[in-house]
Amino acid sequence: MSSQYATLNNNSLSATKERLLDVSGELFAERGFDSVSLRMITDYAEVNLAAVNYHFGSKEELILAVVEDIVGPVNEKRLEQLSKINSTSTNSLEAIIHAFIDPVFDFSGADAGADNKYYKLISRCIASRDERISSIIIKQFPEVLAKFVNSLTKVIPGLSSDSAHLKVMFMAGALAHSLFHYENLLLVSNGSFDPSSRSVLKSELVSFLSAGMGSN
Amino acid sequence: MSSQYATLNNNSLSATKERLLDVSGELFAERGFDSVSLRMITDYAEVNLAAVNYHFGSKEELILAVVEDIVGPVNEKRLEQLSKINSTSTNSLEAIIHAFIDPVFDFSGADAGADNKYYKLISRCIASRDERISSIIIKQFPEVLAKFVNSLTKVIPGLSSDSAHLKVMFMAGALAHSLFHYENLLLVSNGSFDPSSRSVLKSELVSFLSAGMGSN
DNA sequence: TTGTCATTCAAACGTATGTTTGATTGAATT
DNA sequence: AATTCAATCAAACATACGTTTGAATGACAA
Repeated sequence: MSSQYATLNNNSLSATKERLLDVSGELFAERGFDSVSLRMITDYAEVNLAAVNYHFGSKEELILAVVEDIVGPVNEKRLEQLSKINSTSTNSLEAIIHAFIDPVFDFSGADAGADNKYYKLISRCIASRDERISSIIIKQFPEVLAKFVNSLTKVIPGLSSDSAHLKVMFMAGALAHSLFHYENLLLVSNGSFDPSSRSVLKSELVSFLSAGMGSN
Repeated sequence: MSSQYATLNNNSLSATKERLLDVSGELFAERGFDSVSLRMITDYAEVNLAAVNYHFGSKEELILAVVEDIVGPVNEKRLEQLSKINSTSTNSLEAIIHAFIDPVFDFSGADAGADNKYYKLISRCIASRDERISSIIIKQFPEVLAKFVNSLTKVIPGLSSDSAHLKVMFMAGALAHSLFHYENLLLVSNGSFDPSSRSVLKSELVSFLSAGMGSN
């Protein structure tokens, strides 16, 4: 039964809820989930403290909403891109690697003006050592992992399933770690990195992974 | 001026302090630094709640002590092993990789009966997204990073410094991520992994990294 | 206007946390 | 025996946190 009164379209979030998701994403990315209090979020978002519990039920559910907004789409794009590869003849190792990492690099957040903070949030999720986040990842990742393992064993002759599992883990680790600490490299390197583009990082990562995954 | 009364040798910790370091390490490894309360630690260690603040000053300083007990020795061994390579003629890429990862795999904690939990703690530190831990890492890591970058550029012809920086980051990420989530692989793989030995992981990682680092 | 309901708000609540306190212990020194 | 002091202990403290409450708001329909 639809209400006789005006309600929000299911597809469009209220302004407050949207602001909360947005602000939470940035703060969680930069400081982690535990270090950010609801008061910090609601102050920054300029909404009332009670808004989080009203719109999301609890802080826990807010975290899950923020994470699922990122992890879900990324994994969907990965599988989508992988199935495109399988249906064509261009079944190269490099294409598989791109299917895994491109959706992460392409991610630009829900809103148009999303800044680089989201890269940190994504890599926080990928390499999460937090039980709450892991539980979300673990829900989706076995399918992703299995399909990439399957594609890898097809492309690389003699590659065992176990070996492929490990290689995907190496790939995920290299991806998440380098993305998260990319800014830190500016401080210690010669300074030829472009902190805003990440294109150098991506191309270096692809060649690194291509060689590593292809090894036997 | 030394006290006229019996004091503890600087090199030997009191039983309580040692127990706290030990128990904290295990709990931090498994649950993370924030999720573990002082009451949880002191209950588990069977010491009084006030013992942490008496022996360490604060929870923050306890965390730093636990982390430095791990990060310090690991980085020392890395540099030690690297300088051995430089002084001999066996200046191979694989030797450099071993110098980076072996001290992590070899780590067995302060006490003899240390279990696998310490692997998680180490990888938590390596790939830490926690500001407090990062500050410790960042203190030591530039020197480690610079020396490995230097060795790499010598061994791999035409490798730029920036490229080497990125490769070390990839290596650190692959190492930390696979170590931390190694147990999870048992759940999704065919089950040929040995959760207690990690020797398969290590050899696969070495061949993966050798190929990846050597690429150009 | 009147009534309805989702939303917002200031305020308070309950609790878990890190920390401090002041007394007590117990071994070592004189 | 008396003294000294590091170490331990139960208890209390202060506070930051997530959550709840009940009133106020404001848009919309009848």
